[in-house]
Amino acid sequence: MAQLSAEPLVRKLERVHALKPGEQEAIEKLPLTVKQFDPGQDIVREGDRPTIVCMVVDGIAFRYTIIEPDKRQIMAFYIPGDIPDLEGLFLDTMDHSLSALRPSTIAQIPHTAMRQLFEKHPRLGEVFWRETLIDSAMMRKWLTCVGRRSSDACIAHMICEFVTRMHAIGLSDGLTCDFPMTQTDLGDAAALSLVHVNRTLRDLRESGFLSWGSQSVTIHDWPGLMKLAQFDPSYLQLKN
Amino acid sequence: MAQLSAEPLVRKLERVHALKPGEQEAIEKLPLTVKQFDPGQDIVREGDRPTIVCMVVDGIAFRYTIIEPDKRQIMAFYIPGDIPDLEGLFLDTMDHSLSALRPSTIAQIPHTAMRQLFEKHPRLGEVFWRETLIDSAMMRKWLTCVGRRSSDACIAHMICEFVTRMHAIGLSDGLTCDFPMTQTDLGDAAALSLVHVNRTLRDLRESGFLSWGSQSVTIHDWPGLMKLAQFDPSYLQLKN
DNA sequence: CGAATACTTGAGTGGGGTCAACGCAAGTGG
DNA sequence: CCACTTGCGTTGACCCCACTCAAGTATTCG
Repeated sequence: MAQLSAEPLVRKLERVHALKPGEQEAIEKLPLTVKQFDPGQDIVREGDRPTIVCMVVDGIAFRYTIIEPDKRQIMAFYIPGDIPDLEGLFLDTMDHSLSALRPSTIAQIPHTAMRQLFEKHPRLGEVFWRETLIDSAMMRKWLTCVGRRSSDACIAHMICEFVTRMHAIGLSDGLTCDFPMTQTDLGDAAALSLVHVNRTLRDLRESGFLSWGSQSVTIHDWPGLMKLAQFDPSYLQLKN
Repeated sequence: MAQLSAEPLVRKLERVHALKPGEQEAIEKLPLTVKQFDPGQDIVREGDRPTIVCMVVDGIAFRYTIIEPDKRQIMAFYIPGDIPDLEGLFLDTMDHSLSALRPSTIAQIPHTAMRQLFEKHPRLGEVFWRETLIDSAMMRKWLTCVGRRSSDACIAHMICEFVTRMHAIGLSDGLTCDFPMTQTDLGDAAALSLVHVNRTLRDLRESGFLSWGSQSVTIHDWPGLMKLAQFDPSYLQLKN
């Protein structure tokens, strides 16, 4: 059911850019190849020359590079509706890898189909361009956190961002949220050691900001956490 | 002379995408307003809602945010031919600032003119989209350096990248290069303290990798520096 | 019920930060 | 022309945040 699979994408785009009837149909008619990926399994690898783009239908994916054994930098998390490797349309070789964080359903769309879509619907080209720009905005925040923020603020910011995004696509009530990252993952995202992530999370817990269950977080003090993280969601362009 | 000002942009784009005659003319006809900026002067500020984009004609610009007094993160440097705030076309509010690093000439182009350009020449839309994607690729490397690399490797990578880009637009011979960043700037780019940048540069000098003159660097050992930085320029998409 | 994976905690260490001077060159103004 | 100022680079001393090493405790799963 191609329609079912494209649904998260349409829903995500619609949140922001009221799609015209023809446009929505065109997206729903994109030829999709749906695949399953296991946790830790690579979806695309550094050095690949992809001819397809990947849309997250279900699950979570992330971008990363390995610098040396045991030195990994995670650069972004992706949730249903996201197309993490859209840049592959215009950059021939992947300069990083894309992997599944948990069992995930990924829909692959040929580059040719995307190009045709943009040719017939130039405005959709701009819509997707905009999506890649929002992705950049997230990376700027990420860089700022990793670079100049304390470990608490950095981790807190990542949690705020993730829950906010999940909430925006209806996968969280805004308080409790699926959060399947391991502490190792979070460490590689925030450029901290596993041990320090653990202590930082303990601090956040003991300060009453949140609790940390099996594969999920619950935020108990949004204002406090936002203040600690200096989190202002406007860069996510959610306009609700 | 609008034609003269658009020249760095055309030259930069031509390096990669052989422009068709009509396209080049269309770019040269873009209405430009040329302005001068002093070192440290903001070109666009966080929170602004720009109606123009900025092209660097001469000089150097950089993206940054201030987290708290004396905590600044620099996210990118821009050189002639670059359009640092192209994302403003699709994101209404600036989530960071843009400033001049040295006396710089900036050409401003109205968003409306850019939109018309893309309407008439859809392929140019893709060319500029691609430019924003290369910008993202640079930021991914930057993030990786700041996050998971040692201070030497990080600083070395930034120098490698800068000299390579300057070389690509003909503003360096590949060995010696204008390098007007202060050590404070470099620190805010690499998320290191001024003092530590100074020591790191001393190490790089004493190891014979480079020398550091007034407002310029000279690289004495490219292979060594590239290895230390793990610098592979392919992400810059220079394809020469 | 092992075996693997993830989480937790303690102890010791080190890379990079902070504080504080000082050198030096380029204005600037009396 | 020299005193003063300002900004950048340089170096030393001390300190702390986060890392590493190491051991132990849940959990999950075949």
